[in-house]
Amino acid sequence: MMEIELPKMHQSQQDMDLIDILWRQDIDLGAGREVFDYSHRQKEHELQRQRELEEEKRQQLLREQEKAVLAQLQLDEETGEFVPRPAAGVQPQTSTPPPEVTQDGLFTEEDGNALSFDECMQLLAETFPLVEAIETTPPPLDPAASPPAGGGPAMMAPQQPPLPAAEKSPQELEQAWMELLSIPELQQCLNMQMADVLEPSFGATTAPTELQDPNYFYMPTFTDMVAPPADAVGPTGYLGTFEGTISNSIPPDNLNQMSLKASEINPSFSADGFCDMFYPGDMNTKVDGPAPPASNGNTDIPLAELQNTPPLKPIDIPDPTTRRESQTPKDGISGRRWPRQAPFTKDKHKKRSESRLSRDEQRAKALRIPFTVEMIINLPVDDFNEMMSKQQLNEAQLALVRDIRRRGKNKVAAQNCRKRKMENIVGLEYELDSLKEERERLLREHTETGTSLRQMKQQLSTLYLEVFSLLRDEEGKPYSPSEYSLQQTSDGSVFLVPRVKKTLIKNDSN
DNA sequence: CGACCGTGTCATCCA
DNA sequence: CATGGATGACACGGT
Repeated sequence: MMEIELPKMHQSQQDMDLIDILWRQDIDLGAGREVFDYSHRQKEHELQRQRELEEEKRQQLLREQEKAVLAQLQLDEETGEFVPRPAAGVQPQTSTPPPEVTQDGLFTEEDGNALSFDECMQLLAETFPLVEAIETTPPPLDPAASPPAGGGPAMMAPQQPPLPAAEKSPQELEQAWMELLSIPELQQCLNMQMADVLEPSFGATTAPTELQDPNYFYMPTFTDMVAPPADAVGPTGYLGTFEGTISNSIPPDNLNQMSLKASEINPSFSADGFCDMFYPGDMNTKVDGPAPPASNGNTDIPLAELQNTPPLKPIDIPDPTTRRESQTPKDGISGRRWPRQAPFTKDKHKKRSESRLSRDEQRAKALRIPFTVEMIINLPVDDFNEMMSKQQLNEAQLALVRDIRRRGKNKVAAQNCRKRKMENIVGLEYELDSLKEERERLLREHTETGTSLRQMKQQLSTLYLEVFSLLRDEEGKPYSPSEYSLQQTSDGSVFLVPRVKKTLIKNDSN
């Protein structure tokens, strides 16, 4: 929607300032932040101040929202707000307008020497010809790098720059969205809330044509905070519009430019203003209400984690790095039965495993479940029930909690099952080897025994002939081996038996 | 690009 | 009846 065909210009300091601003506005610009680094720090400071102002604004908005939500049932509340990611509900209003405000304000400040937006875009286009290639490149702007931005709850991702999120792998984001939206209750709530909770505040701002569409509402928040348009997956009925409007018609790079059209902006809005918009995390913190979760202070959180952070979450979820530890049996609450030790998992899959876990965390956050997934899964049933009884959860939340517990238990069971299966296989292989060795040994014995038997037979034959040759009849003549044979009875007595007789008997029997 | 593997999840059975 | 362990089957993503 924004034109980038402008006369070429030199990158003066002012130009760079504008670029810097634009960069913030257009999270999907694709340009590396370092490119404009000369003013990076300075801007950060500015943005910080504006963020505070924006916070107030958002808090008020949040209060209104929560009022509406409470009036409806918590169920609606959940969906409508978080939409896909943290602070979704409020995001739209704040994120959309700011860019323009800031833009206007800054341009004004820069006065005639300042580049117009189009000029900046042109400059950017020239600077970053390969937008598509950059598109997938992680934003250079490091959240941790920005001084004041950091410090917020790691899980909330307040200071998380939108750019990273926007450039998150489309597949990943889409999956996350699909999962989140796969929750029937959530889908329902999304549709409902979008209409009655978010719309009011949204209407207050003059948004782009697309933004005026209720279904389009989420776009800014969604994209700014979580994913590029292509990945956007809205609630049922919303998807189509969203995808059609954004995914299909608007390149990710230009996505943010749409927000620039938001006309109604607080005149006093400063650079920090839109910065906040792109740092939905702050909003999340507020959305969390009076008792925001304690932050672990870790600003160097994986993008995935940040994206997964829900708007409201009374109880902080352990950092990924500590999550595994927390999964091992603890006596934290009752000291009673706890799951067996974590099933064995190869390191190379650890990361993935954790990310999977965070999926349920995502869901839990989406529905504002006031417990950590770990608690839900690992608490003994009594403690679990007690915990549940202390919180007023709606049907959707209860269902989700049950599912999370079930899935968590089953996941462990499956892992143990597979571990046992592997152990069984190993055991059987070991047994097989033993049996093979036994077989070889028996074969050797059999061979040896056969050899021994043949030798004994040979010796017996020799001995027989020797004994037989020593026998003499009444006339002193030796017996013929063909006519007589020696036979031994059971009592050990040896008799000389005529073979002829034997033969005759045989013949008689025949 | 298909085979293979590890993992999560679901369905089901059972204690 | 609720809960949860065990396990086959399937889906999915990574290698």
